[in-house]
Amino acid sequence: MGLEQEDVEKLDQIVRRNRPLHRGDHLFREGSPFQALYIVKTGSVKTYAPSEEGGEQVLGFHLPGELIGLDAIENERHNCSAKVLETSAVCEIPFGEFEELSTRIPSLQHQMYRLLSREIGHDEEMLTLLGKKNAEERLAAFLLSLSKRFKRRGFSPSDFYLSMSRHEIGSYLGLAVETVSRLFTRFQEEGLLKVERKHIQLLDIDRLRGILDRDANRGSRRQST
Amino acid sequence: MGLEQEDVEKLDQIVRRNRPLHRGDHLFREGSPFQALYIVKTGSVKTYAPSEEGGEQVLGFHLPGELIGLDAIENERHNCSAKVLETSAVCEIPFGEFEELSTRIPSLQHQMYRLLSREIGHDEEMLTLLGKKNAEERLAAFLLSLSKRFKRRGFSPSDFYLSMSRHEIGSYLGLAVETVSRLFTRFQEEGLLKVERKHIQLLDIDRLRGILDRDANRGSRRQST
DNA sequence: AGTCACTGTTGATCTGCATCAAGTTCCTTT
DNA sequence: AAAGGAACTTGATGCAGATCAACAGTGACT
Repeated sequence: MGLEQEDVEKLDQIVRRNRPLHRGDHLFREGSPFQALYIVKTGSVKTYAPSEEGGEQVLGFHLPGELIGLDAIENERHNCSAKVLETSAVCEIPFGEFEELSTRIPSLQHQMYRLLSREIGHDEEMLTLLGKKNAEERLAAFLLSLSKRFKRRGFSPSDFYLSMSRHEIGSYLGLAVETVSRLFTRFQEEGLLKVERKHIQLLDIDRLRGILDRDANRGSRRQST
Repeated sequence: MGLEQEDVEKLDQIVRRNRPLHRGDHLFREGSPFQALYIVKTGSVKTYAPSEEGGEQVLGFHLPGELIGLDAIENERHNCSAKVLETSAVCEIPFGEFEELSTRIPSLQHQMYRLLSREIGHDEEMLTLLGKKNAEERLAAFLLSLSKRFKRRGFSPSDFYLSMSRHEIGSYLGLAVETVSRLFTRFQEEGLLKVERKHIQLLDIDRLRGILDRDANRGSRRQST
């Protein structure tokens, strides 16, 4: 990421590699004190905001290479919970040590600014998704996002397993479980993908993208400046 | 914010105070190169993601003391546009200089991490708002947020002017203009507030809060783990 | 003072998705 | 292998809020 070899080593020294976590384990819970950032090495993690009696809003799904816990820096408490979706390896970066290191390595500080900024940008994209897009567009965007992220990490961008439930997808996208289920069925009927429970094969990524573009136009007759 | 006097002065030296901006002026536009962060001194600014033919998703309203442009650090381009809603004074902080300064002042770096983190936390709250709350709750949350922010800056928390249009509020909250308008009328009928065009008086803040809490429960029968 | 354009309000109607209901399949436990 | 319960699917129905339509208030520019 633009760091010198020796800097990488210093960073490497403060990273803690824990033993693997299992489905259902928590990295942290809402309200617990903030001590470290986490990086997913393998597997996947969801973050979510629990509400009083058991309800939850899923805030994100985190795949290998992605950082978790950035929203806790501000008030030194976690604002959301993080739960492991499948057997996963997760590294821990004690934030105090990291911060101290980043004062001494400007490029590390720079990367950290960028990472935080990227997270903000991503959240803003989600705001547009939830504010303006219909169900179909939301699911298409979700699948394309997964596809892109798998691809970046060297996995197949068109053939993968979902580690999250339909319910969790629905919560993330602001949709009911039933709607998600029906959309998968419909997308399959239309030849966009093949779905068998958790196993997804994207058959026509271009047409999936088309769903997004098409409706980006549709939605803009109202809501204009 | 926990900075030493001399550090404040150093920061002060790189801040640029521009002449006042007027309604409709842009601080920056989507796609333009990122050069500085902006702080609202007086007035208000909206950030929004323009879509092809004139549509837009309002991403935020920024009041005095609030920072704008954090989402542009990552790829050194702005991902959204920022437009002034009323005559406003806005300071500019050239990011290159700021970043350099923050490598030399650890507490400044710390504050910057916190600010970025706070923004992420705020966006995540908005995700929950858009994902799970109904129209009534959204508007209540919006008004309470404004109230809190005015209060913090020493303005009245219960009597203020909206610098944004109903349309912009609707876009921000993922609602149609008409819905926003009807809700204002309803809230007024219920004695929650008094509204006369842009002038708002909150008459029963506790009951407004109640709207949020009440429905936090209501919404959680579904969407449970 | 009159015209125009914009912003906001209100009423009527429509619709996408939530909700309710009833299976079916899969997975875990014993 | 049986039983119980998640997770998922599919169909029927309902409703919150979008959309359509009409109009009123406001302010800017002649």
